[in-house]
Amino acid sequence: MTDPARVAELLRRLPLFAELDAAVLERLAARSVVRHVSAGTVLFTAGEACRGLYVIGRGRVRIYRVSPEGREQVLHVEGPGRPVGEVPLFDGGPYPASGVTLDDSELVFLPREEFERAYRESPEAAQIIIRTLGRRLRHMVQLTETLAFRDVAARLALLLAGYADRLGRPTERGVELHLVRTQEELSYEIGTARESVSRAFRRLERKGLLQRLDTTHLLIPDPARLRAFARS
Amino acid sequence: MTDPARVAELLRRLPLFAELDAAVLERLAARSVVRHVSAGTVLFTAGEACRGLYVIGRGRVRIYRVSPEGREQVLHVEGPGRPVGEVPLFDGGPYPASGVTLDDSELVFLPREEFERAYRESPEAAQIIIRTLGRRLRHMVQLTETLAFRDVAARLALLLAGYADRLGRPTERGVELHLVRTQEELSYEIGTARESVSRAFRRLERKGLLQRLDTTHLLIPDPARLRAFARS
DNA sequence: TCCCGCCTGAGACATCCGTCACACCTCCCG
DNA sequence: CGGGAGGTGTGACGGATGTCTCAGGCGGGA
Repeated sequence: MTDPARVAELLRRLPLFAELDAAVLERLAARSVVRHVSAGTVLFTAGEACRGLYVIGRGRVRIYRVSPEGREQVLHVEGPGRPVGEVPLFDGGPYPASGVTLDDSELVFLPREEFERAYRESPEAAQIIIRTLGRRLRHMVQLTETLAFRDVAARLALLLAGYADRLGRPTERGVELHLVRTQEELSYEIGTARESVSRAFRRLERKGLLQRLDTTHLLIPDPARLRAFARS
Repeated sequence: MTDPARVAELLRRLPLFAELDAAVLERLAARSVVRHVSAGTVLFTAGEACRGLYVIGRGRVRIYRVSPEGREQVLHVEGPGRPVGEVPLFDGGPYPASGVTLDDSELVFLPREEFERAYRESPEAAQIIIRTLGRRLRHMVQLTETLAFRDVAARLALLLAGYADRLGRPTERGVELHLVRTQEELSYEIGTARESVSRAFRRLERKGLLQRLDTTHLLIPDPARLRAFARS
C-alpha cells in the first residue's frame, strides 16, 4: 500500500511519536496506511464504530458535533502531529464526534489492534497518549465553561485572543492577525449564529478591543485587554 | 499514617485497581494516605497545582467550575472506585476544575510521583487510566453538546433519564426514581437558574413525561420517551 | 461587461432564560 | 403555638440571541 520507510519517517517527525523506540515505530509504520484526502473530506461521523486512529501529517482536521436542527459546534481543531479519533479506542464506544478535513491533508491511519499493541508493549507510547488525552480534557473543560458562562461577544474575544497567541504577529500598533475565516465558520467555533458573530465584532470594535484592517486582517491593540473583557 | 494493608485492601476492591499486579498494588498502598472528610470539603480548586490524585473509597465528589458571577456548572460527579483530580498529572498543568465532597467520604490520596511510577512500570495501570480518561472525555463531549444545543427542559430531561438508568427502579407504572436533590442542586448540574428548573419540571409534567410522587420520588412512565423529547 | 454566488451588515421579531420579588408550604425548634 | 429557615411555584420584566429578511459589496466566470 504505502512505503513503510516513508511512513516511519513521517511518524518520526511527529512529536507524538518522536520518543518511541525505533523497533516499535517500524512496526507501527509497517501496519499503517497513508491517506491523501482533499479539503472537506469527512473522516468519521459521531456514532460510528471506530477501527483505528488518524495522525495528521499535513493539513487540519475539525472535530465537531451537529445538533438535531443542523447547527454545528466545533469541539477542537487539530493540526500536524496530532492524533484525531482516538477516544473510542480506549473505552470501546463509538466516535463521540465527527471529523472533517479543513485542508487538503495527509493522514496516517493506525489500525486499532496495532495501536493497542503499541501502547501495551511500550510505556512511552502510553504516556504519550495519556498526555494527549489530558490536554484534550483540559480543553473541553475550558470549552464547557465558555459555553455555559460567557455571552457571544466574550466567546468571540476568547477565540480571537487564542488565535492571536498562536498566529499573531506583534507590531508596534498591537498584534496583527491574518485570519482566513468567514463569520459563519467562526460561529461554529463559538456555538452561535452567523449574525451574532457580526454583531459581536461590532461590539468589540466599538469598545476599541480590535480593528478590522481588511477582510482577512485583524489588529488587536492589546490582547490582554481583550481577554480581560471576556472574563469580566 | 494509615495501615498499608488496609489501604491495599481498599484499593483492591476498586475496579480501577482490581486488575493490578499484587506487588504494584502493595507499593501504591504503602505510599498513599487515606483521608476521611465530611460532606462539603473542598478537595482542590481550579487553578491550583496538583500534587496527586484521589480515589474515592466511599461517598461522592462533585467536579465543577464557577463563573466570575458565582454561578456553578457541574462537570461530573464521581462515586466509589473512581479517581478524581487526575487530569493535571499528565500534562503538568493546574487543576482545570474544583472538587468538593457531597457526602462524608473516604478518599485515598496517591502522590503524583508514586502514581507516575506505577503507570510507567505497569502497562495495566496505564490502560486503566487511559480508559478512565477516554470515558471522561466522552462525557464532556456529551455535556458540551447539551449546553450548546438544548434548552433547559431538554437538559433536565437528559439528566433525569441518566439518573433513571443508574438509580431507577422499574415498576409496572414506569421507572421510579428516588432523588434527593434540591432544585438548586439540579440547576448547577444543567447550568441554569433554580427557577428555570422549577418551570422545566412543570413542562415535563404537563407533557406526561414524568410525575412527582413526593418531594424525593419521581415516576418516569417511559424513559425512552423522555429522551426522545430531549433530542427532538 | 454582466451576472451570480458568497459574504457581511442590519433591522424586526419572537423566544428563551436569568433576575427580582413575593407567596406558600413543610419542618423543626424554641 | 409561633416563628424562622429552607425549599418551591409563579408572575413580571428585560436582555441576549436565534431566525427571517433584505440590502449592499466583492470577485470570479460566462
